[in-house]
Amino acid sequence: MQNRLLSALPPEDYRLVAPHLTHVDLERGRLLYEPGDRIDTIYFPHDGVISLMTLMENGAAIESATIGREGALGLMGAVSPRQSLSRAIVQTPTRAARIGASQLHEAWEKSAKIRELIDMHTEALFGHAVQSVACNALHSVEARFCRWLLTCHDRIASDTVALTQEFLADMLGVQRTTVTAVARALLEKGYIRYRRGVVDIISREGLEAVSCECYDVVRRNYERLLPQPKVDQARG
Amino acid sequence: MQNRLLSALPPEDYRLVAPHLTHVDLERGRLLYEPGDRIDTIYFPHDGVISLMTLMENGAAIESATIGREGALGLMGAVSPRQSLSRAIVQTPTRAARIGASQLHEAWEKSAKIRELIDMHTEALFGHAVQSVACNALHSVEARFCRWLLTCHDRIASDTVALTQEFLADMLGVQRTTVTAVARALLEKGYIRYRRGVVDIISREGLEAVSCECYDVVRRNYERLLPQPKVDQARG
DNA sequence: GCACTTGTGTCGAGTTCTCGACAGTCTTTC
DNA sequence: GAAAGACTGTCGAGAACTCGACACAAGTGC
Repeated sequence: MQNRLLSALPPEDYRLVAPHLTHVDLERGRLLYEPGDRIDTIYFPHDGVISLMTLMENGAAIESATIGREGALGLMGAVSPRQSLSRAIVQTPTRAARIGASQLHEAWEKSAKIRELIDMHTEALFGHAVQSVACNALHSVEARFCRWLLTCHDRIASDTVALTQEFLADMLGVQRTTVTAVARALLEKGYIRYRRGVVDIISREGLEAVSCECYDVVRRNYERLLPQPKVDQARG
Repeated sequence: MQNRLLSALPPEDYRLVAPHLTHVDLERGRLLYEPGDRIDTIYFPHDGVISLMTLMENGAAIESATIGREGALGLMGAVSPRQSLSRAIVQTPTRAARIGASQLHEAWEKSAKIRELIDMHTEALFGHAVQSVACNALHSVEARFCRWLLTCHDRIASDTVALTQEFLADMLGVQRTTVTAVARALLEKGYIRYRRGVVDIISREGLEAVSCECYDVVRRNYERLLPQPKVDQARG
């Protein structure tokens, strides 16, 4: 399993970045950026989920987009020096390749393909955000809960997601008690199981039925804009 | 009053686009893009407000970002051919300069300054979207109503905004009856007046007090990222 | 002037979610 | 093994908003 942006690079473009890529294992809960931080490192996840969270003055934080193996964190920092707008936090244990912003910037200057990928990624991430704007205004917590689980499920290699209800409540911007109620409803429908700090996905179909359309809209956007995994090969 | 992106261009860069700019007056309600439309024209508003709206399958539509004289509509289409993700609709009567995407693309290839401005604009628009994600999840309709009015007020030359409560309900993604109730509350506080299809802003200070922080966060983002108006000159 | 369309005011029942509180359970640490 | 900390279950009052309905008012076209 490999980051899709990196594996989409033709060999000559990949050679521009390869010498500067280092592997990193990111544990759950690790903070990669806070709002205002200078973006000096770009992370290309091979698996796992990184959340972008918007922070409010009163300390409330809510997820505004997620990044998985189809994308990268901090990519816009390769175009020009930039501050993070969000908090970036590691959602599930994540293996990633990372590279310094200035080094990726040099590759960006040399490679049209890299410029194109960054451009398309920005567009897809923007699409993710605008869909979430609508989703948060219009859809029920239950639908958003399912959407969140499905998006996460796509990006990890397991049917088991390690997270607490309290944490998920933060992501969705609702009370913990509301998450408990929704989780119970989905449990009774047989779509998930859960225990302390863990959710098991039993029925993707069930979750898709309860989820709002936003899950699919965002996924199709990524598919349309970004390179899809090749079934016959993988660069390890 | 002039579009800030255009007026920030140094003369030699402006000369690249000037021959292709044509003036257009956009009436309220005019649809500029629907989701999936190819972006073939970029609009630089001199005043007025253009809304980006995310559409749902059931026909619901909600505003995900707005564009005024500090930005442009369709700018990403100058980088590479692109589909609109949103509906773009003219909110208030708008004077704008427009240019074909392919023509702006040519200027984009030649001018580093133009590339930089488009890049910064994309970042600011992304910041607008992620803030709105949080705002829609966490803040009351009353706060969002005020935020919307303030943002609009910044971009027009008048204290009078022409819009119906029904339309604003769509923008905010709530029931019309809720907008009526909120409008009444603000009227009683003396912050606005209104009649059929018109809202008058009486007290910006009042609206700012009721509005959420999101108004200011987004505004400061634009100020940080994009060129600010010069007080001593204007290019007509 | 009249019919028609569109926008606003109001009402009330119902749903969703908040917010605070507290008990119970699981895990970690010493 | 005991204590402490973290996570979950549940309850209940209350606020915010939905949703449908209907009356009224203000413009619009003929």
